[in-house]
Amino acid sequence: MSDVARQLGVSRTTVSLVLKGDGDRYHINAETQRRVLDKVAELGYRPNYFARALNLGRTGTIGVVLPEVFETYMAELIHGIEDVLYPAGQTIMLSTSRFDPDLERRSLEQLAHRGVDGLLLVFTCPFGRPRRRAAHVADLLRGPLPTVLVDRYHPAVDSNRVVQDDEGGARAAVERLVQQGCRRIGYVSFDLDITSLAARFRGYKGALRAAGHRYYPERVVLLHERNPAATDLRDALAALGRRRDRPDGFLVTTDGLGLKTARLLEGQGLRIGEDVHLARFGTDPEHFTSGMWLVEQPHLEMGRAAARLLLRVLESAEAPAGRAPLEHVVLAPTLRWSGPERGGDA
Amino acid sequence: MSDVARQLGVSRTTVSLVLKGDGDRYHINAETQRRVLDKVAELGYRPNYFARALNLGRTGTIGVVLPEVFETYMAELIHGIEDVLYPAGQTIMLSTSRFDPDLERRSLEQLAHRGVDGLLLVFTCPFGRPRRRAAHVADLLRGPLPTVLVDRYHPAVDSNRVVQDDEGGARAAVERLVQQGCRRIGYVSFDLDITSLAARFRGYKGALRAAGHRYYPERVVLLHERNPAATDLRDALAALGRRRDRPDGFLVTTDGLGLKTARLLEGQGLRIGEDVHLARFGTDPEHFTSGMWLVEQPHLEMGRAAARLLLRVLESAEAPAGRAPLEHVVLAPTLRWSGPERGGDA
DNA sequence: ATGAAAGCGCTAACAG
DNA sequence: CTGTTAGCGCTTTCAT
Repeated sequence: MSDVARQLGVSRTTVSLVLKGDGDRYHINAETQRRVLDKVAELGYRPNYFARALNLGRTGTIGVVLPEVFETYMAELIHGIEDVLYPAGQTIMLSTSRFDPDLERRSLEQLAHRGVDGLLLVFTCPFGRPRRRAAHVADLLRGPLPTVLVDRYHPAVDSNRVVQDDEGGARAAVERLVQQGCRRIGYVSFDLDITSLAARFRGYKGALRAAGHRYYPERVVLLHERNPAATDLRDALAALGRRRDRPDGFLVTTDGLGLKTARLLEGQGLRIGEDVHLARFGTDPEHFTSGMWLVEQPHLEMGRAAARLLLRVLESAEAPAGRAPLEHVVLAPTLRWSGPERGGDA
Repeated sequence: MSDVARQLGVSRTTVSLVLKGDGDRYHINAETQRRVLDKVAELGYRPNYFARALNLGRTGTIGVVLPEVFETYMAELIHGIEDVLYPAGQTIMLSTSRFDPDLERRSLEQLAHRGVDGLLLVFTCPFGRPRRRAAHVADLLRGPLPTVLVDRYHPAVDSNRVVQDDEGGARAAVERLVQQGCRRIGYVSFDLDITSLAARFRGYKGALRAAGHRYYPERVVLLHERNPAATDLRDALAALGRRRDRPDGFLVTTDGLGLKTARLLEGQGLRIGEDVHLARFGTDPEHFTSGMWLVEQPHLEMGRAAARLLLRVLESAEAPAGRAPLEHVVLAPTLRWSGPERGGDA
């Protein structure tokens, strides 16, 4: 910056002011302003990020933390976030927690340490129902860093959040299975202490009740780990398959589990879509149809909504009026048939 | 830091020195050092990232830029990178180019602006054979920022790089197809100006020749865009299918294209693994077997190797001896059968 | 063995 | 309208 000032024979203040767009407010010669801008372009000058951050206390950077990045899920979410944040002149710093709460805490600290202005977080939930639920997330939410929770929220601390209507999605899926003639609908899920899954479970039970079916806990399979080599799902489905009242339909709450369930049932000699009907949360990869009903989640829109909300929060934090009230955004999932064999937009 | 110093009645220099580990070199009282460390822990003090970066010119952060993040491919790469960089005390800043060279350039600039110490880059190649090949990548490589290219490299500028043996992988796949009895092996790929794909093509042609087969350009299908809705592949395969000498095997160079090819051939009434044999670069998702030969790429190891190489480069950049010579690491892919119907470790 | 002081590159209040 | 000045929080000579 000194270079620019020196070469133009003006003071650094002048340059700084012009660059900041305050040139007019300080009645700086239009001609001078042009010369400064030109010189800056000529020299390719950009204010030093650290010096700027050091005394502005702002970086123009948003931190995004996700459990993983390799699922289509996350990719769409990120795209949605970028769609909104880039045009707003913000940059993104991405981190993953790999489903590990400790790593997540470290990622969050790293981002805070690097001075992100705000945080977008899909947080990781441990298996089971542990006593200490995501204490670091609770701390974060109570802290000063503007944060928007995505896809799931903390049950004990209110916060800005963007989620989908998991309960409604599950209900719609079960209703559809009932329409297909299913009379004994089972449920397969991870045993995670997470609001989205809890909502799906409520939806499942609610829809059963509404359809005049009874809820049988035996038909619920909860997996206690993410290990793909585990045989717990196989064992549970085998046990269910031996019963006289074996389920003729399943609602599965996640992508991978849905495909695994289909494969195991086929292994039992059942034909998916004939002997047993399946619905799952998730989306089929390109060039592949699973023959299931899909509760497709509006991830792109979710990312956009979350980013927009965060920008609003950031803005209101600037304003002297003080903090805006917390916002809850709920998006609707779509029920879609995936498979050439039956109706729908396969 | 002033707080720590004041509460202990020492100067900020002392604290700084101790924190930097230079306490002993400056003969600072062991007792004093302990007190400083304790106080720091007690107060949860951490040096300000920006102030530090501002006069150190280092951040302890590595930039990673990938075309996309949602493929298992990238996830493994990232895991490999993290495996090495985290224990080394480095942090990662992740960015994506979304297959867009302009976005990529901007991502690289952003990272440089944020003071990353080094860069790990899987760069994006445009379709076709454009005259100006990745000029920004060339500039980057000529610049001062330590950079390791991953999975592909720039044909015009030598650089540190970690790639796989694409030619060998393609050759092995073709050899296997020949063993399976294929006599007319086709080739499906994107028409990208990229070293890895060029190597695969060489491997394909070389293996044909070695097996005493002739190379027929008609059997090569090159796609000119990434649009999943495009019908170019369908059309090309249909045309090939009508020929008397229709291919009885295909080598496909990417994951998605491989699955799409399989699906289209099935649509022609062909049975994969019987009427036509397929090999592709890529990996089947969990709980899914495609009935193809897979050239599985060592992405995890690739990430690790790239990170290790970058650390080496960083270290040698510190050393007064000057820059180390450029290194090229080549890793071997694995040929694997995916499908329960045939031998192999399905 | 420890303190004082300069400076990294920038912003912003203040005086002219 | 422009220049001077005092930090932002830290590292690093250089004295003592």
